[in-house]
Amino acid sequence: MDSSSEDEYEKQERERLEDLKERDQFAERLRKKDKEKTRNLTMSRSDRKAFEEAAKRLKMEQEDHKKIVPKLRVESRREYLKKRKLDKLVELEADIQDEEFLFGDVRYAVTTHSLVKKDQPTKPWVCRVSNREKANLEYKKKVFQLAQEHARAGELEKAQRYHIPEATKKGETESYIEVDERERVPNAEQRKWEEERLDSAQMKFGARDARARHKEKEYSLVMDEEIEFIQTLQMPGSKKIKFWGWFQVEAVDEEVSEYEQKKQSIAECRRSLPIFPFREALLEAIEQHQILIIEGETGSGKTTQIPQYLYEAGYCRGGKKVGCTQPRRVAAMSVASRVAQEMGIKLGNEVGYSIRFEDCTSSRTVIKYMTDGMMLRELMSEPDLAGYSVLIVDEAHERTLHTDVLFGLVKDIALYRTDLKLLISSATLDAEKFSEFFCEAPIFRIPGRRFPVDIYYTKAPEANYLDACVVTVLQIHVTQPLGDILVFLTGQEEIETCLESLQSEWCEQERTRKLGSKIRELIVLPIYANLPSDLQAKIFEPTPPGARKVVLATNIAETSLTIDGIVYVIDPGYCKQNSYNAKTGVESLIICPVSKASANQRAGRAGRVSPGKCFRLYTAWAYQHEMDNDNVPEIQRVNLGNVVLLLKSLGINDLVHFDFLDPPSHEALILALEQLYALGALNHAGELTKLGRRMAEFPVDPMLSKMLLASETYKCTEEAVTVAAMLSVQGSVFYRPKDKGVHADTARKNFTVPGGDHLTLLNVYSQWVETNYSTQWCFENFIQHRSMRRARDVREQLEGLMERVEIEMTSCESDTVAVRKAITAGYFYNTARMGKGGTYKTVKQQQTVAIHPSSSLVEDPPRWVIYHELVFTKKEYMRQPLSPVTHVWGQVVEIQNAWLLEVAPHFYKAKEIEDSTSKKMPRTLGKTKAQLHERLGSTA
DNA sequence: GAGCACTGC
Repeated sequence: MDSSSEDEYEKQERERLEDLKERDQFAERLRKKDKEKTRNLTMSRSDRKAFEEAAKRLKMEQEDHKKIVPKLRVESRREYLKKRKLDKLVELEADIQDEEFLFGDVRYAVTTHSLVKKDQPTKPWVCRVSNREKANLEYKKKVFQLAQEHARAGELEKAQRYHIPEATKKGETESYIEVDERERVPNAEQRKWEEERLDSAQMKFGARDARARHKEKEYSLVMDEEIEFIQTLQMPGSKKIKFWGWFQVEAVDEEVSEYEQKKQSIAECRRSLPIFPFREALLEAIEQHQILIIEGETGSGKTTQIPQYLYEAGYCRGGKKVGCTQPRRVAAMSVASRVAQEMGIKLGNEVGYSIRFEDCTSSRTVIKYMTDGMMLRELMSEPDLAGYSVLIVDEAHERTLHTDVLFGLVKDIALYRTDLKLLISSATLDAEKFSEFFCEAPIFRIPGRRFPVDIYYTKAPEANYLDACVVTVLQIHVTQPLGDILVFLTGQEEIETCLESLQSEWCEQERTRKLGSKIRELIVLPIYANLPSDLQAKIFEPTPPGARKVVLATNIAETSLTIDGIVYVIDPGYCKQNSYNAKTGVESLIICPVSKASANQRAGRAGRVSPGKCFRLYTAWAYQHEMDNDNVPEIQRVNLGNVVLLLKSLGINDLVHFDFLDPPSHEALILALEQLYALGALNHAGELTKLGRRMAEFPVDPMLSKMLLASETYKCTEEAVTVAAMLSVQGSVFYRPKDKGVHADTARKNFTVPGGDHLTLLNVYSQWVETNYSTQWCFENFIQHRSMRRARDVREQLEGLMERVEIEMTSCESDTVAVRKAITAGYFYNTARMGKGGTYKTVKQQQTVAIHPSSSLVEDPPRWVIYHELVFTKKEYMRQPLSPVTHVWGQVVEIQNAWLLEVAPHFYKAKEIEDSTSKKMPRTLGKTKAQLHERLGSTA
């Protein structure tokens, strides 16, 4: 060791200490800021606004509660009745038309969300309509006629009577406007939605069952292809069944509960839950043990009841909170609203919820539902959970990234906070594993409430599961009693293909009259996360009487949403899964067989309203011997940059020995640490730097937060925040349905600007702002309004956080160089250079990559690019992870190699990025610097 | 010139 390296070390050490000092001062300032606004640590500008509005609302409400509320109720009830009447009339009319159309005339209809096939070649066939059905139709017609007459009479009456013009009583109209304002309270939409759902649930039983029973006999089964299924086992239910056969059970069950519900008070409702008999025993167990594992099936009432029991038992004394984490936002919201309702208080007071962009809690809140990610953020400001007496980690079996991190942290906290109770709630047999992890904590079992599901397997493996799905759907349709079908597919493309072939197959069957005499309607509906919301809503519409709904869904239907009326589930046994290769930094989205846990979760979807059937398109042998027991926990499948930064900011330095339930791979941890070090978030001792601490404040990937912080230098924070917000919804900005692919593509091309995809996204956002956030504009340009709204939310939050970390918002106007330099400062790790022959290689890993054809840079590829991420997409390469081509998916931006030295001199050596081959480059493949400057008007 | 499952902060 010579003296110069000694100096170097000392310099580094000195810098480290200075940095630490600065970091602590910054942390102190943050703490002070937080104290000033005691409410919430990460309260962004929008949050604060929302809070102020909420406070105003609360105050106003107390003042004129008595005055407005009754009026409000009457008004909303009136509106609702009006709407319902209209709906019912329309429904009735459609019903009559349908029946006349289907059975009076001799045609059929296959409907999808967008298509009604009426013009298919049809042949007349004789059909017998029973007297009962005839009478029924006549009755409906009469009701409709009467209703119409009534409406006409009403209009006449209105015209003749005197009415106070709405605008004359000014005070009143104003208060009605306030009514609208009130509708915007966080849970209003949720409540309305729940009411609607409840209504639809209660309305759907009627003559349909009787009719269905009658009709059953008239079907005959003639099919070319048929899949042979064998039933090997039944997933036992835990609900008593009075009659066998689904419609009978459903009818009886509903009748009773509908009748009872009217009679029952909420308290009685609560008492009827399976968890109720265990109340005392559970409280006793909690009293005796610090950590308890609760194994409860769905429908046991654990999520809503346990916090209430704890509250009643006095765990909230002295303002201490009972916290309950959920993996999903909707769950946190709806459960909190349900509990508030049960306790007869207003949501946001004693019971509240806290999710990103929406904090519906107050200083009075003692039962707090929140998303697991929110809990983690909260831990950053309150590392000992001082405000909580109990923490419930719900749905632990789902093993989300956030719950997994929580496990380790919470286990540690419990060691020194002996007064903190910890409940880990899980649905499956994982309980033993949790128990083992949490120091042999006792397991408390609560039975659930579910109907039995018959499980069928195929006799032989299916070569093409998509075809098999279509055949099975039709098979169910002609042989099984009414009840909706849920099909699990892997993605948008499969769903669209299946939709098409289901329609054409149906038409074909119909044409050759193989389906028997009388055909029921088959409504095919797709559902996946990227589907525009209005089309998504279709699956919740109640199935018309006598028809059958087929829902083609991705994994979204496995946990995230529940569709009423599903009796049959078709499970091909595959799903798309993301996995991250820490050695190469490449993400891949691959179609894999599901785990047994997943398969059972899917089957369970058939047994929610009545006994159901699940058709698995694989053999029983495959289930037994080829499928994994559980899904690979998310923490072992993702880039850990974010998690590592979070843990570091919580003061956990030794990550390799952190107590994970299932530890991530060593490589993944090391890569994350390396990347954070390269970004300057960690110093050479592995401690968080001031920069790192600021980065941790942002709920985004480290590279992205680095980009945001670096944008200060280039005076383009406004633009950087927009780009970051758009990147956070990347992939769902542009909507591309298969049937309108060409239009969608041209619409997308119109947004292209030179320089790269990040700038295109920026352009999309600016244009949207110019249209005043128009929904119509989005629709016309094949842009998902939902994603844009989300980007706007994210943008507002990020803007607030920029202020929090003391960065001023500045705009560079149209200086794209500044924006691209900021991007480079965050993403310099992701640089690729075009080599000989026009193929790209990543600079650090020397991995061959290709720009994805959907990128704007694919037609005119520049020498140097920065990519947002590497994703494996080509299906052919699926089974060969070492295949030479990896597609660079999504956002790519053009840069100059010189910027790399400017932005990351510690990371790149001049020699590493010199353009030695530029002269040999064919002109068509790589542009010279001069060309580049000319085109971009760059000053560099 | 080919195509992102699902969450969450």
